[in-house]
Parts: sequence; structure tokens; C-alpha cells
Amino acid sequence: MERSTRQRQAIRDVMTELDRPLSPTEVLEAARHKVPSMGIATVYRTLKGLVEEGSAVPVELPGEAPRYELAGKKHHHHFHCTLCGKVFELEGCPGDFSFMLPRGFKTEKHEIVLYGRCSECLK
Amino acid sequence: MERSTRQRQAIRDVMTELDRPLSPTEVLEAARHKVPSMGIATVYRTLKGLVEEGSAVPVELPGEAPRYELAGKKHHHHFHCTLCGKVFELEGCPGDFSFMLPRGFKTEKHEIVLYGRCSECLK
DNA sequence: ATCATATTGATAAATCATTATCACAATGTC
DNA sequence: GACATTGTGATAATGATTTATCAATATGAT
Repeated sequence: MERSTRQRQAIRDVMTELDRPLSPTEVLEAARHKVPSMGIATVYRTLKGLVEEGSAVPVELPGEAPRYELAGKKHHHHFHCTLCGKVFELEGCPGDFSFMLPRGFKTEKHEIVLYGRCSECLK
Repeated sequence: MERSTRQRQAIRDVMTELDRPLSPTEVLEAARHKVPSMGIATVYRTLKGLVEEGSAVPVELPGEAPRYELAGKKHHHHFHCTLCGKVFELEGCPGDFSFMLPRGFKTEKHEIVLYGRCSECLK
């Protein structure tokens, strides 16, 4: 991640503009609108580099290959549209799940995923 | 799933006895205590059959291959021990996540996964 | 107990996401 | 602008999980 290339800039731009967790394939499709020659290998390479340098983080959802979003966001969870498949960032969090813990267990973190229809798919 | 075999009974027994979501490998290891000759193919075949007949359900956790648990349990979520890797069933649920939904979105279901140390790993 | 056939176990093959390879192109330093 | 070097794109290779294959075995109806 030393040189500034059209491809890398396009990928960063796409992640900023769409502002939701994107799969490598989604990144490729969107980035090709800016750099039509882009290949999937470049997407994987760049996403890996962004994660290593700390400017992106992987978003793992049940039964799905990792998506990626820009780092630095505050604690949040995700919504997965069951129709279009897009994942969106959610605000808010119930916060305390200790009442669900069996005796003797200790929790470090949690994940919440809501499933349903996004506003676009409900139109 | 027509005949009753030692292998299938062993797999059902293991799932009942351990009473937590099990990966195919975990099922194999436990079932071999009952039927030492058991092969991994039989585990996959049997789990698939159990799911098809509705007596087991897949449990998908972020970044993990599916585990399987017996069907018929009431709404619940899961705890994933970050040390031993075992997954446990949790009781209770905050229930309402509508306050997290963006305007125009509708939710159908949700998943919660807690991560931390199980009681065995804290001893 | 016999027999038709479903099941098993070992392993080859298929899948799918991701990474490695490598010739060619682009970057940016001098 | 020349050049050393990094980056790209096409695609082969990899790794992990799951499924297919098939000869041998076990089941259960007769």
C-alpha cells in the first residue's frame, strides 16, 4: 500500500460513498464504474491492505463471506436485507446482555444482526 | 433416513446428550465414542437428513461453518466461547429491536451472539 | 437365515472464496 | 523523461468444507 493508484482510490471512494459493508464482489462492481478494467484480485489485495493498515474492518455475518466497511465507526450492528442482500449499518444497541448469561460465563462482546426488508425493497 | 442404524442413533444421542450446537467434526468425535468406525461422510449425510426431516436445524455463526442442534427449541440465541470454541444455547432475549431500525425498514427476525469465556474455561 | 436394498466408510471430486503467480502497466523519484 | 519498483489483471493454485462415488456391510422384511 505504498503508491496511490486509480484502483485504490476508486475502492476507497466506493466504500465511503456507499457507506455500508460491502462484499469484494460489490466493491468490484461499484469500483468498475470508476475504473472499468479493475480485476477482482485488486479488490482482494486492496481490501486486505486497508484492513492491515487499519482503515477498514471485516464484517462477518452468519453464513456469509466477509464484507468490509471503513474503520473508525462507533459501536454498531447490522441489518441484512433478505430480498436484495445488502447489509446496512444500524445505530443503537440494547447494551446489556448479562441477563442472558449462564452462571459462570463471562461476556466480552456481542453481535446483533437484524434481518428483514430495507426501505428500497419495501417501495 | 429409512433404516435405523447404529451410526444414526449415535449421532442423535450425541446431539441430545451434549445439547449444544455441534460442528460435523464435533459430532464425529463424540459419536466415535459410541461407534468407533464412524466416518465423517456419515456425519454429513446424517446431519443433512436430520435437517431435511426437520429434527435438526443449522446454526450459523459469523465467520464459522454451520453447526447443528436439535429442532423444536424455543426462540434462543448463542454464546461462543473464545477459548475452547464451543457454542452454547442461551435463554432470554431483549426482544424488541425496532428502535434500531432506520425509517422505512422492517424486521423479520434477529440473531444475537455473545462472545466470551464459558464456565469451564474460567475455572 | 436369506435376500433385496439402504447405509457405511474411505476417498476422490466438487465448491467456493481467497491467494499466488507472472507478464505487463503505472507510479513517482531523480 | 528515464528507470527502478510497485501495482494490476488474468488466471492458476490453494485451502477448507461439503458432496459424490462405489465396493463392502448392515438392516429388516419375508
